[in-house]
Amino acid sequence: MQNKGTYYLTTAIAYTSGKPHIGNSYEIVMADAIVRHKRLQGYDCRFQTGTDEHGQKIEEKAAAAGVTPKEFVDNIAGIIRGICDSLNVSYDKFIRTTDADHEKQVQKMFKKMYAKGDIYKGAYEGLYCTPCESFWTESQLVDGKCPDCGREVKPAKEEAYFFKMSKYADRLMKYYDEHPEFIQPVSRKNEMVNNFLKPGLQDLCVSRTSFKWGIPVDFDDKHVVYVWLDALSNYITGLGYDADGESGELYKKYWPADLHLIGKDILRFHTIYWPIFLMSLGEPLPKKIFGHPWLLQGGEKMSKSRGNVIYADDLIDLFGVDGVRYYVLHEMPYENDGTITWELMTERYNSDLANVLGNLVKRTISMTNKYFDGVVRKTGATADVDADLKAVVTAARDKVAKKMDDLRVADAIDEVFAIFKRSNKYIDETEPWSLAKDDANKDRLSEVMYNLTESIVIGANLLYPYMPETADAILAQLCETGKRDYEDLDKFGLFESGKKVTAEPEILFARLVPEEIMKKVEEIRAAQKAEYEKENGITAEDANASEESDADVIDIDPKDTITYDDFSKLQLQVGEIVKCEAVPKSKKLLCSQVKIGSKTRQILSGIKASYSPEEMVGKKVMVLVNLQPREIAGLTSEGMILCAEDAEGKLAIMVPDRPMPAGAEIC
RNA sequence: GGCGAGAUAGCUCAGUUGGCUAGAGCACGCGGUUCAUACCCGCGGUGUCGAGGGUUCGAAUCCCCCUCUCGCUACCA
Repeated sequence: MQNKGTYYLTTAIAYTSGKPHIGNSYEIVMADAIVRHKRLQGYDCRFQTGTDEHGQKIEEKAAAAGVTPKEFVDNIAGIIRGICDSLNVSYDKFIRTTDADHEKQVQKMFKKMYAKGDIYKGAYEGLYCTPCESFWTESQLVDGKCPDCGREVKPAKEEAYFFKMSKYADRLMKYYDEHPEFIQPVSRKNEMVNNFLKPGLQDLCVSRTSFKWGIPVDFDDKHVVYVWLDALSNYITGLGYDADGESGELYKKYWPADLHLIGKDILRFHTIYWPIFLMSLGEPLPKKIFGHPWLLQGGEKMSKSRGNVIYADDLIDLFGVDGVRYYVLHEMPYENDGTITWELMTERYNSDLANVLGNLVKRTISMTNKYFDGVVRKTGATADVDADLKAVVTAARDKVAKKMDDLRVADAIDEVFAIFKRSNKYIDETEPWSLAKDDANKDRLSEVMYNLTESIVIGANLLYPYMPETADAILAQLCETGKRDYEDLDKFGLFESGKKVTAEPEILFARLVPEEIMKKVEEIRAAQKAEYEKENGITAEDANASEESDADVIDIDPKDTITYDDFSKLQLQVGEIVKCEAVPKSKKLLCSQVKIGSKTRQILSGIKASYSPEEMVGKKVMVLVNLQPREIAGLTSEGMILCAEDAEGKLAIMVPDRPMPAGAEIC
């Protein structure tokens, strides 16, 4: 097989803040299917995945768990790598951002960008708006004043490094125009252009001093490198890139990447910041970035405390590696989000894998054994019906390739299954059991069995990128040694005549009884819940109580302790909403007139999604009165109406438990 | 608010440059078959193609307007 060139594919690196669920693991399976397909086609492939291990969140989680950040990420990175392995993912390199060579290169890259003048120290130009508690750069100011509130700004107290994004905006725009394939799906390109490039790129803060768990800026070690600059660099550091021009062979061979496969939520970082960082380094840009949709759990909100998070390892226990691979690849459309539930998974498994594929292989081998003692022989006794079967089978390879080139993995797998579906139909058309009744039909019967066997062999070869173990298992049962050359997969009739298939075919996918699966799912849920409760020190009693009140817990990051004096600075009072209307220009804002004591003041709140103006009127609410007034959407807001927020962003206004007059102090 | 996408069978979606009785898969119902994992094959939908208007011999497909959903983004004191 000829070498068609190189192909470098990466996934996003997984953030090591916790064990990923199947929705996070989906991407790696898709990447694996793509790269295995490319390898079949004869490309010299490099496939990299890994873990993103720095940042404040991890520092905090480690502290909460009472371990060092390194101990924490070592554990999670091991779990993530284990998931990749158990999903049979054929990565060539598993990079960790805590790898010494990665860290060293990121430091060198930062220094190089700094030396070039693309990164500058913000403290010197940096300006701080005290009321807004916001840090601005000169370029962000409006008429030399805070762009938020229009007040004077003072020289910054905290220094930080900034990257001059705007310097490269035109070049990036040009790259988009010259490479229409760069961002996939294309609808995402418009979002990037309209929301970021056209309004003008803001300088990006690329260092932090508020936490320590990161790569230090080596010439100013109060700072750590911004996690995205750190994380994105993995795509080149993993190939042995060197900022001083001493890059290794792998880098020369494989960069630029052919495809960065990532989730749609992080497209901004990959299509704007990453290309600009590369331009700054003087390196070529990746060829294509695909922001895939998400695989979501249908129905209720996912939460470990409810025990309903679906993890790859649990799925594998019930459905096998290839069952899981098949499902996630097949149920994920190109542009819209897909769904996974235990019920849907079971349904797909039964109808596609057990019925269509598994049963086809079994019945074919059984008949071969029954009628010919396992020997598959081509006799040349063809009939008209054979033509269509052969046409479908030989056309499949290129149809699959076309879909894969467009990254339509779900459609590609369907094209493979078209072979198996057509084969089942062929059995019905030819009725081997009828042919077997008369010895005169022996040659014809043999030819039919040969055609079926050959069809399955080709199908199994094409199935390989998606379900490698199954492909091997099918070929082993048909005693086809080794995989067929990809170049020959559009040719019918290469199965060696006279070979013998296995005498005892195994069931590839046993049909599952939904009730039994759901029983096991209950056990998984119970175990997950128990683990959650153990981890969080919750007793069974607490858990029951919380279940009865149907209350999920929410943990938020702890803030610093304040004194009573701090608290008493807050003026909190009961306010009565006397009038409320939606702010026409805004999607989220309501403008309320709130009576507090004898005075009425205007307060804007971002609660439109949870409350209508009508239902607000008459409510007694909790108001933070002595908050600095602020202009929002052209209106002045004098205070804040206090709300509670749940994990889904739903708001609940805080109201007094019994009647209280407007103006009553809250203390 | 800005920009963009979409609204087609119970569910998930196809419908290319406007053209014959609007399709596929799943689910459901009926029939056939028995090699096989109660499997496979065949048959079955009168769907206001979101509402209204327009262009045309003819529109799910083009234009206008309306309603709703979704994505990104801004705002959310």
